Amino acid sequence: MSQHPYRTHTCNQLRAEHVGQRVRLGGWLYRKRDQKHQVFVDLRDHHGVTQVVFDESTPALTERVRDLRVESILIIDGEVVRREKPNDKLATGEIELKALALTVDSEAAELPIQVAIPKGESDRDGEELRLRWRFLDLRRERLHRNIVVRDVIIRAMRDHMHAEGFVEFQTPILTNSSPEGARDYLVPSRVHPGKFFALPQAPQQWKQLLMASGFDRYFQIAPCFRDEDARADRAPGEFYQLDLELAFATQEDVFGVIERLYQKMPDLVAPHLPDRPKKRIQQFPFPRLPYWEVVDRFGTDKPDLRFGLELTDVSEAVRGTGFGLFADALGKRDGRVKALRLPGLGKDGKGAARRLEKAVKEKGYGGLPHLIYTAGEVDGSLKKALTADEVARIKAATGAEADDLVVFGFGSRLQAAKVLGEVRLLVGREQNLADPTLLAFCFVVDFPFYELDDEGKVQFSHNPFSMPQGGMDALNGMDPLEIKAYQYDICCNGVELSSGAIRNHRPDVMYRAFELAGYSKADVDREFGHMIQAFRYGTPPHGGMAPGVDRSIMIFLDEPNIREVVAFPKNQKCQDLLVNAPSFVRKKQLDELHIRIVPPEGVDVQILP
RNA sequence: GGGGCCGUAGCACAAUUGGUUAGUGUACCGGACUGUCGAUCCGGGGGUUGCGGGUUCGAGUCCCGUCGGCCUCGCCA
Repeated sequence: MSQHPYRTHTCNQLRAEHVGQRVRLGGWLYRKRDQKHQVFVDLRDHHGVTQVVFDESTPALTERVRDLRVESILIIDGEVVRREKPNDKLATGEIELKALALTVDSEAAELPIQVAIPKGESDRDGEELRLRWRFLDLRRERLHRNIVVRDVIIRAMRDHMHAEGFVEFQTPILTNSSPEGARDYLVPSRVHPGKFFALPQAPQQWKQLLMASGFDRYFQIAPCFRDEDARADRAPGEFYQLDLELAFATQEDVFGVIERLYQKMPDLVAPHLPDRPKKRIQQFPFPRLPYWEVVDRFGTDKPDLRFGLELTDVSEAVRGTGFGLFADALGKRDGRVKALRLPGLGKDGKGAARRLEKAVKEKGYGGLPHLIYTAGEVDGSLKKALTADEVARIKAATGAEADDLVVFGFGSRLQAAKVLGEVRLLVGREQNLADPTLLAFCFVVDFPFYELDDEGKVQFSHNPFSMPQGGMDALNGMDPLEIKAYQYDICCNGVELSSGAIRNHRPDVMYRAFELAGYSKADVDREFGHMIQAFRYGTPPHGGMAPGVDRSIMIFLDEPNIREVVAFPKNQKCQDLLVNAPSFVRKKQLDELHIRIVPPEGVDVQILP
């Protein structure tokens, strides 16, 4: 009988139907239960676990396996036998392998972190250790499965994009500095002393050039590099986007592609997560919500739509107030006073208000004035500042009842809402208002094209290369601050998955748009000349977006940290603790690159010989 | 760069809120056990409590500094 040198089956294949067969399994020694005369071994591979029994009929093997440490690689020949007492926790639990021959292919040293998690303990050791010994961490069930589901999701993205008529591209990694806002990673050129490549922050310019090149639908699982600090949902240094761009496309065309993709995901992912309830999409098609509507209602441009607690505008209820802070706010252009009613949170006096105020102050807000409605007198920090009429009108506007806490935000339309948006999220989290099995996607549309900067000057509010709604007529005829952009986000459960835009592909409109923001034609030509140049020779209208791949996977896997869905992530300081990167380099390497190191003061820099 | 939390055995955690020889689980080493299955039972080794100062009769515990990690804000399509 010819036999594969390492295995005839995986550790998740053998069933009752194989009983009596002689097979060979290869895998890791996962767990060992030693009973002296016989030793039970759980053999694990990528696919699953099979129990192997070493008994008195093969004393030498039993002796050998007893001495092995867990995580050693074993190649075991044996006979598939039916188990008297099946183990319904294992997919292979009907059978076991009676060992007849054993090869120890790779003996494991004592482990720095354990792969088999002790009963009752978490599989999340210290991050530093997990990253240093990532290949061990990746053997553990949850992380291993996350990486597999990552593949399921990425493959679904590729399949979907091809099915929708997209062509996959690769664009340069060694490229130039492009007009996104983040810090670039620079790569020195050996051949051109003093010159540098930049790693792409996104393939933005390339995909637009491909549109100009006549390709109809572009996509790429695109690596992006930005030298910015980490967040829980943002990897430092590098991450991936599902980058896509469509020619002759409207905003709705772009939305359709993404919405149909995400619609499929819960069904694709669920079979890999049998221990959890399947995710449900709250609303399909995804709601399209104008920017100012979500800011007004939820206090953020990335709303968590899984629960209510919406904000109320009480500007009219307090107009003419003698309370200085509110009066000042209302005196400004588009100034507002907004309220958030928190049912029942006034029951225990001022405790909740103080706690919430402390939390928003930690986020850098000035404070959180509040009222507590009771059966009798109103209480709270604004009790004396507001008149009885004002208090009554606020009650009517917010629908507040006895025991309710009402907190206030004031200032510009955005400022007034933002602080309450933070409170809304805090309370939503404390009270578990969001159903964790829901996926509440939405498109946020109609972002303002311009805004006022700190000095009161008109500035682009987001991407200067998006198309203003109304085009040239709007730029020439409207108050710039009223112009909306074909600029949009997709959000889910309070996380921004992507921005996107219908691009400005018309040089005349682009010059005018920049002119309103104070840039001359010469400025534009100098900074973005090659793009404008391309657009002068016939470029179709086009637009797209670029959902974060890692973030999308987090959402479907319910992982709170991006490192749980990336095989080899960097730590918060953008170091790779497994391969020790970044690292110092040899003098010869620096010489070849014509580079000299000038260390910051007090920092010890080494140059290797 | 700012703020918060944390740092005790290979790993995960405890230690009466300043008081005896720093414990428990797991891992490791040895022993017992013929159906275990996150095995069980018995025994053993393993610690400069991140590091450096300070307060105190006495510091894992309090104070200052420093290093490291995580979270968060700034930053960031």
